[in-house]
Amino acid sequence: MNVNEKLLKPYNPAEIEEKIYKLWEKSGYFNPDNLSKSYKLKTKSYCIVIPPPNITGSLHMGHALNAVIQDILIRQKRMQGHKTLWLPGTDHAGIATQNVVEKELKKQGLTRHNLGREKFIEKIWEWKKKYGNLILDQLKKLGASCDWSRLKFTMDPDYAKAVEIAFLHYYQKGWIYQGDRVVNWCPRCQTSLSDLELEYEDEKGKLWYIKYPLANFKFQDTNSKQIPNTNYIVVATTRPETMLGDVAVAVNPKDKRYKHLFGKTAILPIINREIPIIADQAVEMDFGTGAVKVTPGHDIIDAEIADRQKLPSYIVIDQYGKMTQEAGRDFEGLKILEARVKIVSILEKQGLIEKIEDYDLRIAKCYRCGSIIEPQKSKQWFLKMAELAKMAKDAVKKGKIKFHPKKWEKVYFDWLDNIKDWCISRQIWWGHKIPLQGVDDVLDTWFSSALWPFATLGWPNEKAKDLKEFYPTQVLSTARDIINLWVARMIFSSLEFMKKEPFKDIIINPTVLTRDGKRMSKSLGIGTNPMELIEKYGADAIRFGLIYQMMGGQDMHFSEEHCVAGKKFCNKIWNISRFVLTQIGNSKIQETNIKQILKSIPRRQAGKLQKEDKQILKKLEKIIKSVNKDLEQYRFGQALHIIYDFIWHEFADHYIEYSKNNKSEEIQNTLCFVFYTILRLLHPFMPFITEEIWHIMGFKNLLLIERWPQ
RNA sequence: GGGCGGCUAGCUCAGCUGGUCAGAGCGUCUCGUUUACACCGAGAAGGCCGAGGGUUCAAAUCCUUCGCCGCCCACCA
Repeated sequence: MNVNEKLLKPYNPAEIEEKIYKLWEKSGYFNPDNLSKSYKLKTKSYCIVIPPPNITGSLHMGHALNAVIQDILIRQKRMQGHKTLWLPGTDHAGIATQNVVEKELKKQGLTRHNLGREKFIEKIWEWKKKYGNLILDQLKKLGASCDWSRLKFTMDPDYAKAVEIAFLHYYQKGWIYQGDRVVNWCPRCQTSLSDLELEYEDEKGKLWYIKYPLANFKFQDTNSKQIPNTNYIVVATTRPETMLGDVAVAVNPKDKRYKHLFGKTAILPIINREIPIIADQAVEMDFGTGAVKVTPGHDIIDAEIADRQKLPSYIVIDQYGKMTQEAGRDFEGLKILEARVKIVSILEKQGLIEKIEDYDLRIAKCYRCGSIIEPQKSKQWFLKMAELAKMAKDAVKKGKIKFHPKKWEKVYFDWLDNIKDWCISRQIWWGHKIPLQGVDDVLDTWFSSALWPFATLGWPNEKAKDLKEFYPTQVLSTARDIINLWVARMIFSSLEFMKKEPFKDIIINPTVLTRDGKRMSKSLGIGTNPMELIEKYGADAIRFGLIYQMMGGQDMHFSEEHCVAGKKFCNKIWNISRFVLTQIGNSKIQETNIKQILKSIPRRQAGKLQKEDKQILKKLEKIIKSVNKDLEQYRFGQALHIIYDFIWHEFADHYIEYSKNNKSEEIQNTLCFVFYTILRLLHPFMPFITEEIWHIMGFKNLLLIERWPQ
């Protein structure tokens, strides 16, 4: 089949993309070690490690956007002659994965406890084997040019070793300690969570104003409604059931209203425990009555108050969200809400409810299962953050690491400035076991992903070839919601273990929302599935659609129209190639001839060129500069707009039209040269179609490794 | 309580440090089968650039106040 016949067939992404991807993989050039075989490499290598998707995930628009961004950079750098590595991998995603597999079990009427720890973990491995790489296959469909031979998983044996070494390093340094504290507890996942693993939701709740009688008031008649004003103190609470664990009533030291009560004693209703009325600065005078009940067993702030004031603490709610023995016989075994109803009704009967107000609550929920978090006192492992946070801050302050856009560094600093020690233990089964005797807990999944930029390259083996060659990496591209959860932790981990920043630039992607500005949610069926888009328009069109819209905002209202535009653009390019190659002449289009034509490419100074020829060449030069500049500054949308406008409106609408009426050898050669350059420029953005045309043109080498226009 | 975005044609958005900046894509309308492309070409309609005030010879573009919409952080129970 000759060139014209190939091009006469309409562009069929599905068929071509699969073929081209196989061609790339077969070439081996995704692996940087093979690049030197094709041409002389620049001395500077270039590396991006992919933010490892969870093995539970399937590709969503955010992943797709991020993958395309990274692929553009990688492809450009590869074409520029850098030894380029895009290292792929997946994250075991502790709680998320455990939950998914638990759900599977539930369908069979089983729980993880039926199986036992070992069997359960086996099940997860089976599950991982079956579904864990789904998302990677999806990335391939998008055209991601990752070096799959270097694929990493956060539970690989060597990675596990790295995690263990890292933990022990901190431990020996005295930075890891065990503490009995109130932590965020998920009663469904049965584990502690860090502050960053909570999500907040607004809910309508109530604020109960409860009278706590003063100690000198003899409370005898439960039906009495004659409690004089001066004989009680009113506290406001959103969670009456926790009062069973109260150990004090606190007011602000400056609060004149309560000055006469400092040091006095109140009687905790129902329990009839004597509790002190104390002064503590944590209490806001303006809220409620200015007096707050102190429940150190179930509230982080209250625990801090109790710490300061040397108060005891009672656990009245257990880890499953049920009332404990310490809550008293009448309540033991009740669920939280049952206990709440019962308590409120008793208090009402006793005339101890002053009033009930509507109140908008901000409820903390588990980011993996959505259950309401119960702050719960428990034994956990913590990592001291003071030093690490300081290192992490310095790296960005000194400009060694830059956020793009810069504004996101504020989110980073805000968190680090107010950081608390990191609760790194989790009471789940799927994860890295804490490497200490007699501890069943596993590590926070983010503890292991914090090591990602160097553990993937061979650390702790400091002589590992990849580590030497590719660390530090250049770019981290990710979403803003994990700036602290992940990015900050990678930075301090890298500084601690590698003594060097893990990357120079952090690209924070816009969040992909629906066209109406809603958050995409698979479970709610809101949003677009990138795989369906690929089927509909082809991967290049999706890549185009995403990048064309990425103009630098913090949100992107994704609209499919731009994928339509991308598809049309593919068609345009396809037809341009048909025209150009026809003009150049069938007979000339053979491997050797094309190269010769390119060698004899007219330069602007060549005397035979007409005004139009010079113009198009000049414009081409100009847009090459702009595109390079935009890519350097990670302005992907702008770069693509420039290429698009040039190809369509300058090259096709003007020059090609001109060439129809004016035929000459120079024009032919100019057409050829411009087209040759366009294909290279466009390749990182739309790799499949450009590679296919390249292939049709008869080049021996892949466009994948053709030199980038400078 | 603190912070960050957005508000420009019907829709999704460009317009950085002020003076062809009133634009693109999609949609709509008119015309066109000129052999690369109708997934196209030529052209048209459509916006007082969220509101007010200010700076300036000149503002969508700078300052300020306000209004919506969205997001993030925080120990107001």
